[in-house]
Formats: sequence, C-alpha cells, structure tokens
Amino acid sequence: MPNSALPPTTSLPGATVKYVIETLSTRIVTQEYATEERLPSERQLAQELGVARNTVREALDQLEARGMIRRRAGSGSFVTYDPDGQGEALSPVAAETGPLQLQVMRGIIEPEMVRLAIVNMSPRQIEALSVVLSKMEAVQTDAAAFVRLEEEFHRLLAEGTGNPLVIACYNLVLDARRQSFRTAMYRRHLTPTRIAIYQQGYNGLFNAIAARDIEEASEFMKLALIEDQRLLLQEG
Amino acid sequence: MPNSALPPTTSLPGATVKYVIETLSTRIVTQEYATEERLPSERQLAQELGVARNTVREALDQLEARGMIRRRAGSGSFVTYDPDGQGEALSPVAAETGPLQLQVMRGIIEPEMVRLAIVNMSPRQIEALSVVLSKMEAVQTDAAAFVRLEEEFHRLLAEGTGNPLVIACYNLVLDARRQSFRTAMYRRHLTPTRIAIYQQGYNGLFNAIAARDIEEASEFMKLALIEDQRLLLQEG
DNA sequence: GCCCGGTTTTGGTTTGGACCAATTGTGCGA
DNA sequence: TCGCACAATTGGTCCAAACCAAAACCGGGC
Repeated sequence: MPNSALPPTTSLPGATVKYVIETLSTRIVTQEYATEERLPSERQLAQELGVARNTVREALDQLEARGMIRRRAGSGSFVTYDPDGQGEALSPVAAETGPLQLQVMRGIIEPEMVRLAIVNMSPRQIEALSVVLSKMEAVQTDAAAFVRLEEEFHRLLAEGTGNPLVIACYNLVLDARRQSFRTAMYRRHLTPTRIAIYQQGYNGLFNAIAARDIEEASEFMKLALIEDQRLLLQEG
Repeated sequence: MPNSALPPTTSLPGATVKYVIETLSTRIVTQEYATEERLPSERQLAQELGVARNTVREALDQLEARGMIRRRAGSGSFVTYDPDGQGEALSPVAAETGPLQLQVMRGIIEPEMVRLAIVNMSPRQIEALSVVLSKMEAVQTDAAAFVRLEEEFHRLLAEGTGNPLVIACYNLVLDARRQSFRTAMYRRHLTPTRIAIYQQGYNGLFNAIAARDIEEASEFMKLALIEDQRLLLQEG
C-alpha cells in the first residue's frame, strides 16, 4: 500500500499541484525514491495520484527547479537529491551562522509560524503532515533520517502559513539548520532514547495542530526548541 | 511593422510559446504596452495571436518571472518593466508578498529583533542609529525620503543583532517592504501630520534603545507596526 | 449622492486529449 | 553474433474546455 496520502476525492480547488509536490518531495526526502533512481513515468504518477498528467508535470517542473530531480526526454525522471548532500552549495548566510544564532532565530519564528499554519492549513496539508509524522514515528535509531524528516515536517509547516515571506525566511533557517548538523554533528547525541522523546513531542504538536489548538501547538513548538537547546549545550 | 516575429501559420512545434514571449516582450520593451499599463486579457491575446490561452499563460508566467509584468487575479496583467531602468530586480519573494503578509512577518520578527539589538549593539552602532534618527526628524514633507530613512533605521537595528540569520531574514523583509511601497503606493497617505506621529514614535524607540530598556523598546516597535497597519487599511 | 448587491470580467487551476521528439527495447535478418 | 529497423515508452508541447475566486463594474434603492 504505497499510497498513504489522501486521495484527492474532496478535491479542494487550487491545492492539487501542491499536494502532488508535497507527496513526491516527501517520498524523495525519505528515500522512498532513492537517489539516482528513476521515478514512475508521468502517466503512471498521474493515475496513481488520481490527477491529470499536466498536474503531475507542473509539480515535476517545480521539483526540477528545486534541483531534486532531473528529467531526460524519452528516458525518464531521476532523483538527484542527495540526503547526505556533501556537494550542494549552501547559502553564505548558513555558513556564518552559529548554532546558537540559529536557535535564536528559530525561537523567534517557529512559535509564530505554527500559529499561522494552524489558521491557514488545508485538511490536505495537515494530511501531508501526518504522513511525515508517521514516518518519523517509525524511526528507531537512524538519527540522520530523523533529522531529515524533522526538516520536512517544518518545511510543511512553513508552507502551511501560505505566506511567501515567512516561507522564504524559514528556508534560510532550514539552510542554516542543515549546515549546523553537518558541521556541529550534534546529532551524535541523538540517541534512540532522545529520538523517542522527540517523537513524543512531535506527536503532541501534530495533535494540537490537527485540533487547531493554537496555544497548545505553540507551546509544543517552544518545548521542542528547549529540547534542542539542551542537546546543543551537551556538546563541548 | 511592429510584429517582427513569425506568424504561427507554419507552426513549428515547440516554438509557439517562444513566439508569444518574443512578441509580447518586444511590445513591452518598445513601450507599445507602456509601463503600468494593463495589457489585453489572456483570452484576447490568445485569440489575437492565434494560440490557446494555456500557451499565453505559459508565456506570461515567464514574463512575470523576468519581472516584466505583474498579474492580479480579477484585475489584469500590468507592465512593471521600466525602460529608465530604475527598477532594480527585486527578489521574486518580494513580488509575491502582499502588504498584509509583509505586516505579519514584521510583527513576528521586529519586536524580537529590537530585543536582540539592545543587548548586542555597540555604542558606535547606537551612535549610527542616532544619526539616522536626526535625519528623520529633519524631514517635513518628503514621504519618500522618510521611508528610505526608516529602512536605514531598521537595517541598522538588524545589523545590531549581530546575528547573520536574523540579518538575512530581515533583508527579505526589507525587500518586500520596498516592493510594497512601490506598488501599493500607500506612502501617499504619509502626510506631514502622520510623519510627525512617526517621528515621535521613532524618537521614543531610540531613547528606549539608548537606555537599554528592552520592554519599552519592544513596545514602541509594536506601536509603530500598529500605526503602519492603520495606514495600510486606509488604502481603498 | 451614496451604498449595496448582483453581474461581468479577469486571472488561476485542473482536466483530458492529441501529437511530437528523444530514448530505449526488441526481434528479425544477414 | 551483430546490426539495423521498427515498435513501445517517456518526457515535451500545445490545444480546448470547464470551473473557481478575486476584482471590477453597474444599476437600483435608500
């Protein structure tokens, strides 16, 4: 049962392309479609997701623009995204942002971002969030995978605000976060025990979001930040 | 002979969108469609050029990406290209950020930014701030000049945080703000009376900063935002 | 004169279909 | 076995149509 996402039966207008993008990008980030692998043909994807081929193409256009896939006429579409992305060029800001500075900015934007997301997210977007959440809950020991899923979760939240400025700003934050994990490597402290703690936190966060409980969700977001802070301080 | 492009009679495949782009961009550059002017509706263009509306939209997508036009649903597509080249290329995010969305993001980041700035600013940076402030207080009626000085004031505050991430994010905010003033033109409501009100606010803000009074400064920042909001709403 | 509600216009999204061009795969014949 | 032509597959382009939502427009009623 590879199709864990919502079938677009309720078919909210104007959300179909985003739904396809979120579905596919999640699959890529979670390596359901592995790096270098060929993903299903456009016609197949269209049928599986229950949308027109044009819609799939629109989504693939954007994924290609993000550099996640590469397309060759007559051949297929291939995943270029590399989770261990040693090669990608990070923004210069990310390079000069320290872990603490990152934490400060996250503390500013994330609690408010959740508030906005709760107000603006469509049921379909929440469903996409739940898909990522369930994948996070399946993680036992793979810290790297968990970190990637966390990023996807947060990215979906940012998208959920529907505010281009917020999304753009938060992309900078995510860049810095990726850089931070790469250099500081404090995910070594992400033991199975800690992963379990985080899973509990994200679960609570999601439930608050699904219940549209703004204060509760914002509070969970702050708790996660504090937990991150603790992790950060443990590292010489 | 204004139409120098191929008529699509021979209809080479894969050349139709380019043909439309070239035709329209030529008309825009030659000011056949003047700056700020509304160009024909997509349906009209499709009929005139003998192509499908989809094709016209594809072409308009790219012209919009180039920053030559701006589209508003229900209203039309307008030429933003300025032959006198004053229009520096704005970031794409700025273009798609609405005034209200800008205000939301400012509400998130500015009050916290002031807090950080107060803690981190050096006496020299505060001195720089006071210089800008005095220039602002000298303004009587020149709304444009006042807006530019406001931007400088805020930029100094962002710099004052010493946090590269915050600075980078706030640069996006400032881009959007500049764009907002360019399109919405709500600085027309910036009458001398209102300028005086703002001057008073900035004066209080600066004094709070100089006194390192965090709560007071953050409060002044919020007040300025509320005042902006009021200005925004007055614009029918 | 002004406001308010319905109507029209305009861009935005999605569908489904047709055809083209590049690539891959296959099977037949030399 | 090798090679070439044909067929199938895949992405690329374009078209026609339908419906939605935001904006603008317009006319009657106060």
